[in-house]
This record gives sequence, structure tokens and C-alpha cells, in this order.
Amino acid sequence: MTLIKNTKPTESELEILQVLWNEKTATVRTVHEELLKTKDAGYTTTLKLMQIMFEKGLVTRDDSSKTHIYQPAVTREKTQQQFLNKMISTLFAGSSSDLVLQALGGHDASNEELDKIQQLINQLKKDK
Amino acid sequence: MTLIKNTKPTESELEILQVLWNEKTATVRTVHEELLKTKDAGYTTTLKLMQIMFEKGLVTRDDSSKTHIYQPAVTREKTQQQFLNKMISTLFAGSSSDLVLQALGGHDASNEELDKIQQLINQLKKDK
DNA sequence: TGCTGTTTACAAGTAATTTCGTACATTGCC
DNA sequence: GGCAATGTACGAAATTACTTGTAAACAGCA
Repeated sequence: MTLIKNTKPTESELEILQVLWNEKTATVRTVHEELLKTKDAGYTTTLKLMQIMFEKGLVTRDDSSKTHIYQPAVTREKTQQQFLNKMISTLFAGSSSDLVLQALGGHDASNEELDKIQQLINQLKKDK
Repeated sequence: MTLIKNTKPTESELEILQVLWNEKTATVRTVHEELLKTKDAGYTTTLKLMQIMFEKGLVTRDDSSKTHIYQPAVTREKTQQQFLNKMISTLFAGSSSDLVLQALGGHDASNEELDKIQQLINQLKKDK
């Protein structure tokens, strides 16, 4: 049977995943340098977190050479969906459109972005 | 000077806030009964959490009678916005429209809801 | 008054997350 | 070989979140 990982990344794990998603592949050093731009933490802290993520199955790694090379094992989209679902249920009483309205209302979106959203809406309506 | 509360509610605190937002006002007992419908926890656990929330300033309470009466001190909308911002920055690389697209794509929304969103988009476009 | 049920307060324990000190292995260079 | 730099592994401390046991206050009532 297939192993389903229900592992919900923690806050810090998400920060690391973001770097990995952007870089596709990275060493602990690379990730750590990137994190330093927005927060400060020791190198071993980042290392430890990535080791834990490896144990949880959130990342894979190539340890054939001394410096391990990490890759994300979960997709950005899956993870986004996971958190969105959680948020919609605990904070928007299950209504995804309420979330959308809040997101659009509280933020600035360019015309292009709005167009993209509109297209999707049209598409969804047509599919009904 | 004004006290700004940057307190981000925890998972359990959100559950309690949800009840308070719905009921406007509630005792520990009421909140606890409500929580029991979806999870199980002891009465004192709920009590303790609400006491902590009071210390953090997430709720206010009227303790003039023995049974204290609690009220939310943060609005649903502010809290939603707070979490949305966090999520957009750590999971959607700052793009609110990406979040919207994911939310609409991964969930079902009724035609009415889609209409509401469309209206908002038109409004936003006009405002530019 | 004395008993019961409800409530708050306090204190401590458990668990999950995050951070860091230290040890040891490997590589490159003199 | 000896030394410095860089890396991983391990373990434990620090922090935060969650849970629970117990005691004390109080109101209602036979």
C-alpha cells in the first residue's frame, strides 16, 4: 500500500521548504545562507531541522558525497492546499469564498492578476 | 502610547475564538460544551486556555459575578487578515492572487459565491 | 448549618518545536 | 603527516503549547 504522509510542516520547516522549492536542490549551507537574510539562526540549527525533515519524509537527499544535497519531497501546491484547507475550516467556517474575498480585499493585486482570477472564475462557471 | 497586540493565536486558541465570535459572549462552560462536539478535552483545559488568552489580551471578561463572561478582544476579520498575510508570505511567495487561484481551484464554490467574487474584482478594477 | 455542584486559581506535568554545544569524519593544502 | 576549514551526527537544553490534578471560593438548597 502507498504511504501517505500527513506530515504538516512546522513554521520553520516551511521556511526551509520555500528555499528548496525555489532552488530545486540545495545544500544545508545554501539554505542557511538564504535564511540568514530574514532571520538569524546558527548553522547547526538549520542542519538539525533539515535532518528532522528528512526523517519525516519532507525532503530527500543525496548523501553520496560528503556534502549532502537536499530536495523537497512535497510539492509547493500540495502543501499550499493542505494549509489552505486547514485555514478555511478553522478560520473561515468552511467557506473558501470568504477567504478569497478577504484575500482580495486586504491586499493589492495587479490588473493582470485580477484578470487571471476572473478567467478562472469563468472557467469554473462554465464547468458547472 | 498605544498597546499593539501582535499576539498570534495558537491552534487551540483559534478554536475558542471561533466559538466566541459566533456567540459574541460566552462562559467557559459554553465554550467547552461547544468544543466537545469536535474534540475532547477537560473542562479545566479549556478554562486554562481562556485564562491565558485573557492574559495575552485576546479576550476580555466580565468577572463581576462568580461565573466570568468572556468576549473576543480581536475581530474575526483582523485575525483572518493576520493569518492570510503570514500564509501569503511564507507559502505563496508574497502573491495573494496565487493564493486565490489555489483556493478557488482546490475547492468547490457555488455560483453565487463566484458571483460575489466577480463583483469584488470588478469593483477593484474600477477603483484603479 | 452542612452538603453538593459549579467555578476559578494554582501548580505541575507532558509533548512538540526550536536551538545549540560538542564530537567526529573528510577534504584540501602546506 | 599535520593543520584548518567545512560538514554531519548526536544529544540535550530552552522554549512554547497543551493538559490535568487538586484546592479553595461560593451559591443554592434540604
